[in-house]
Amino acid sequence: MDATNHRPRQQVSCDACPLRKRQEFRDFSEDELAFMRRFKRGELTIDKGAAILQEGAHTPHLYTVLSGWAFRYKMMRDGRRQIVNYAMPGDMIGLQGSLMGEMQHSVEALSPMTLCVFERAELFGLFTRSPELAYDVTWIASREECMLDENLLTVGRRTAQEKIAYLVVFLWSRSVACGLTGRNVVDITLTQQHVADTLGLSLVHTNKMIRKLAERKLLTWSDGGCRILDLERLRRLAQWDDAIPAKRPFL
Amino acid sequence: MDATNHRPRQQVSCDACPLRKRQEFRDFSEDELAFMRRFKRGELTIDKGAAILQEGAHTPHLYTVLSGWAFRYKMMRDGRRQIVNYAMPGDMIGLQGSLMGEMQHSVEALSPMTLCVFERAELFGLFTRSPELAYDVTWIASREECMLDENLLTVGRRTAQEKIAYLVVFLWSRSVACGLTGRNVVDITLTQQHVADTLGLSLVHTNKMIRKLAERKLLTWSDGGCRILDLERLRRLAQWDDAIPAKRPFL
DNA sequence: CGGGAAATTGACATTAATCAAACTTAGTGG
DNA sequence: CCACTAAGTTTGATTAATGTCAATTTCCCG
Repeated sequence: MDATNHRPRQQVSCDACPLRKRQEFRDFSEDELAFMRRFKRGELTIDKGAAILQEGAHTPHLYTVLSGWAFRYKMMRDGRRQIVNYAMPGDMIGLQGSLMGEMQHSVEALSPMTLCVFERAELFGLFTRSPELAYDVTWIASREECMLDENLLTVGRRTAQEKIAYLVVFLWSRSVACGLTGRNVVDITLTQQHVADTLGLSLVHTNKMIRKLAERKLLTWSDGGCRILDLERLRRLAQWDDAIPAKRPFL
Repeated sequence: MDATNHRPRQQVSCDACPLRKRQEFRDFSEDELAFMRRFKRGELTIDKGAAILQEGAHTPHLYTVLSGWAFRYKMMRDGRRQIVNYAMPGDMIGLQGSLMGEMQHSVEALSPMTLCVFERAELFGLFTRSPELAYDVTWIASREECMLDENLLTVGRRTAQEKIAYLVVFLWSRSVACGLTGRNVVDITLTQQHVADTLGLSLVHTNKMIRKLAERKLLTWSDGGCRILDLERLRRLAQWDDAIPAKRPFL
């Protein structure tokens, strides 16, 4: 698709970054672009279901999602799993590990993905050479924190049905925020087990509550995913407060 | 206590910062110290129970806790409350608001506090002038994220008794990590309502489970706070995985 | 000593978890 | 094209965990 053919697995240059084009993301100055070109180590293609990072590991890398979806989770020794958040285009993966040493959570792909790869060791260099980009990294970390706060409110205080409503609106809203179509469809292939593990519910109960929301004509579950029937009522049910900024930085 | 007497409410200079002396926190270079002296706007004294920040507000300030404790929480319209984390000496308050514009959570003091005050508008200046300090800010944000992940696991997947055990060990561990005595005492005056709102439990059930842990001789609840009787068993019950770094940056 | 906040308790209601099974779907190999 | 399988979904029955309600008690604090 690009001009340069003969190289195997040719990666997109930062100049042609598919994310930058999207109106949801901010533009880069020429300097920033130049820096990113050097900072970028390569691209990684991941299969659906593959493990991207493992709790306890020390990776030398740091990623930004170029396409696809993943989920971030923690496990207890006896197998209980808690999904803490999802990663979508424009999100960073592994920042925590870069800063704190060891990964405290695992990440797994929910779809085929392509990631932009950076060198963890060079992160400090980014702070040295581009305060703007450093500020963006912090902004991104701060946004993550914001989402986690809300997830915590959901898991701790919403009822099962509200939880599901919240999650659906959350995922839809985020997919819109990174420029994906999402006209009332949450195009993520999610298992009800994923929903359960995100919301702190059992699989069976999750299924029953999804069924109830379907009866109420708020959504449909089909093809291993969720279709929104009545966004407005879902929002109200979840007491959704929109708080998503317009233009956002990335990487 | 300081040499300079006649000024009302004389604040401590960064050179004599009470946190810096503690071995738990990292040292500053002379440059960093110089920068902080200029960055610091003043000190704020807060009463127990006072609101430090309100959800939805736009404050021009950013804080670091010098002494005392606070909790960070979100509320739903119908009054349900979720405490998402606690702030202790060395923690920043309001970073999220600084980066994202509007506060997405509120903060309330659990004890008398003194805060170090910075100008939100100058945060970017910090990134420009000191990459090291900027990196520290990001590190701190990242650590917060790490705690939130674990809290999410707790609220979502631990049972009521495990939750309480977790919270007690968590608070104790954090109080140790910022250099407070905490020899088996969690010196935070917490209400059982706070515990309930942190863990996503009802007040009544929280009380009953605390009682049960007391019967099992794991802890005592007295004087509006918690005393640890058997740290090791609490850890095991909570499946606590220690993951707290030794030397940490602040502010 | 009085009053209010916090803690505690018992009875009861409800939500959600667990267990066990059946069903559906998509993919696979014959 | 048809078993056959595996993963995911759905259901009903039952149990366990947690929430709600309504007092009551304890403990501070002025």
